[in-house]
Amino acid sequence: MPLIARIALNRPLRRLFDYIVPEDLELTPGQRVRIPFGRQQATGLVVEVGVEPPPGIKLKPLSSVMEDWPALPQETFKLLSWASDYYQHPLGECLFTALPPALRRGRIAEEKTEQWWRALDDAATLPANAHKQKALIDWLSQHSRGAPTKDILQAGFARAQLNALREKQLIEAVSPPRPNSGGEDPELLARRPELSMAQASAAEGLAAPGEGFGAFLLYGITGSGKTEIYLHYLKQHLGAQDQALVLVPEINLTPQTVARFQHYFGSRIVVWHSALNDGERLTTWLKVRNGEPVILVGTRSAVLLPFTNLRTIIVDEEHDSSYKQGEGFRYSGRDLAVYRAHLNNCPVILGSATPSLESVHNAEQAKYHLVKLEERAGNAAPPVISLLDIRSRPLEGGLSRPALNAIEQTLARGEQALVFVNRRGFAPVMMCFDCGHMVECPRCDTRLTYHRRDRAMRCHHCDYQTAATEHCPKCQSEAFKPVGHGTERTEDILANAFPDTPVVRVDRDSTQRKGSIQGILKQVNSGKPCVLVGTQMLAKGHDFPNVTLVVVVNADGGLFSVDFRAPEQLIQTLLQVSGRAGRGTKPGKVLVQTCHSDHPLLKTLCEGQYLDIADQLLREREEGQFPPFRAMAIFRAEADTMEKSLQVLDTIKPLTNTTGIETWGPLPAMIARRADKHRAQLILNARNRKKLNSLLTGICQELDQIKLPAGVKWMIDVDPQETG
DNA sequence: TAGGAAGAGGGA
DNA sequence: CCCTCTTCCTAG
Repeated sequence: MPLIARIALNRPLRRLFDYIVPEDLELTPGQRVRIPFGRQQATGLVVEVGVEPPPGIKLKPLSSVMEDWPALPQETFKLLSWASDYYQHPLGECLFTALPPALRRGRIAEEKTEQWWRALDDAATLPANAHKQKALIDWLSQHSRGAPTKDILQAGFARAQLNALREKQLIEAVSPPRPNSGGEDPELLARRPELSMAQASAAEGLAAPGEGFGAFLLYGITGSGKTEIYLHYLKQHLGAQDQALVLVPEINLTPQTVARFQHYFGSRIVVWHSALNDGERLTTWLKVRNGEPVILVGTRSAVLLPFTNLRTIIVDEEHDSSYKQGEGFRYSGRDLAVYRAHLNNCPVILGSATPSLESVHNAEQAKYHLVKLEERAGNAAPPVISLLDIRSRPLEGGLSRPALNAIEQTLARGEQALVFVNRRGFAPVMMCFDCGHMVECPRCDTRLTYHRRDRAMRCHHCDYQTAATEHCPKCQSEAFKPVGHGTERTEDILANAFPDTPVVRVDRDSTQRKGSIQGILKQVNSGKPCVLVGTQMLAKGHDFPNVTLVVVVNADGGLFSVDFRAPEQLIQTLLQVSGRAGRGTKPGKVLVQTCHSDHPLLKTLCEGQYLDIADQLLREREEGQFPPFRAMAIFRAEADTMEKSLQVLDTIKPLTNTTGIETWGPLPAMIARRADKHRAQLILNARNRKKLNSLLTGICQELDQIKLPAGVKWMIDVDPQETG
């Protein structure tokens, strides 16, 4: 009887396929294989070996193994199998997301070695007019170990010059030098961050890797220096051969952050984020897979990398919503990090100034150890937050007179101010004051945002854009005006109000155009008076020592939202942006403009500590039977008509009829039409997570059997971040 | 998902 | 009758 292997493919199929294993092959789970699939050859991953052959199907033999080692080592494989079940996403797609694109496509798991070049001779023998070639030789001579092609091209030389010089035997192609394994430099080894008393005592609350699994919630207020604690922890506890994972939100993975880690760990630091190309991904992936003692600093998907000797996991800004993938395999990088630490029997540190209610709850339940750091580093005092009621005040571009005065005084003292606006563009709506027409997106149920800088009308929910018009496109009236304000408009107002001071806008638009945020940060860090205007981007992790005033233009968006997470997110954003004030020696002040200065949530923001507010919000969640006291999952459907989407969810609804599970909907999504897809959702709220999970598994099986109206896509979102 | 088979519509 | 476009189905 032949040996049968069960194989997963990178397809959205909730099923696996069985193949005959050729006699001379040894197979283990996680190994890559080539298989005949239908009429084509495909790359698969071994899930199980030695299974019962299914009756009535003629099995094909698999073609070959791609490596004699498993591409996904045991622990990574277990993590992904668990995640596939937990998030109800097809196993094959889950497993393949943990492979770099090159390996997904079936390339061999080998690094293309870089070509390096070294100068052999000086430029004396070159003809006098060969300036470029001369320059290249001189340049190369300065690099005694040689240089890779990439750097040479970047330095402004051409491939033709390299080839010409090789012909003349003035340079030679060499293989890249062996990288000196990090940590050998004694000076680097001895380097460690100095901790304040408060930091040191917090650091003592964290257990060493040798003590097995432990989850630590490091609650450190903004500016308290959590990064120093991470660095110190790694210095103190990470063995020379150990691997460590540091997860950060995408927006925090700046060259400055990386440089800070490199300062203490040199070449042991490797990065992982969305901007890497396929080659870089393969290189880093292989390093991790080979067990090299890296400290990997990366975003969400880094938690899926094939570590073989992982001893420590740190999740920075653990509350950040970008840890949850919003499409496809909708996993939470933070939650998988905790599970991974479990599997791996190592500690995980979740750090934040505004921890998620889930984590605060886990700390209250003693599932996580709470470690507090409630003092700012240096002599900095926490910022003072006050509310500024704008109900009866005239506004200039969204800013009240007292706010403008405060900015003026700040600048006069030679300090910097930061103005937080929660939408980019000039104005969120263009409206005709004659006929009442508002410009809408033709593909979504949204208004187009006016971007004056680019004279464009853009949809912030799909990629639609058109040229902006002077007149109402419907009635040609000239009374066609922007309503509301975005960053561009606030920037304008501020530039007019303070003509002698630079006003710098920081949002997705301005940072894209200028290439990067670096130049902007440089200007701010020069310390000269300026006004920063920006979105969320400004709220995250930056250290601006001379910013002493933060103005929040409008805090009211999240106050009356239908989303149960809105109050939590509002408080987190406000505290994070407030945290940019007064990080240096001068005290910081925060002005929050609102029409609801008597709203209890905003009042507690000014008086309370975050943990008290969080606890209060948790009691509201408990009252309302929301997560983390209930387990939530959403069925989402999208189709070319709303009827079809609702119809699919109506089919699903009766299947959810179980005690202990409440079902809400189906209802059209908050933005019912997005990029011409009509979307609806069905919310499940369960007392028991296990029960919810097995119900979902059953429903998926059932849905795979029956046929649904054509052209409808349905998906499950477990632990949804957005319920709109 | 991708590729093929089967069905639908349309032109000559 | 043939071609093309669309929908449906299957893969081990």
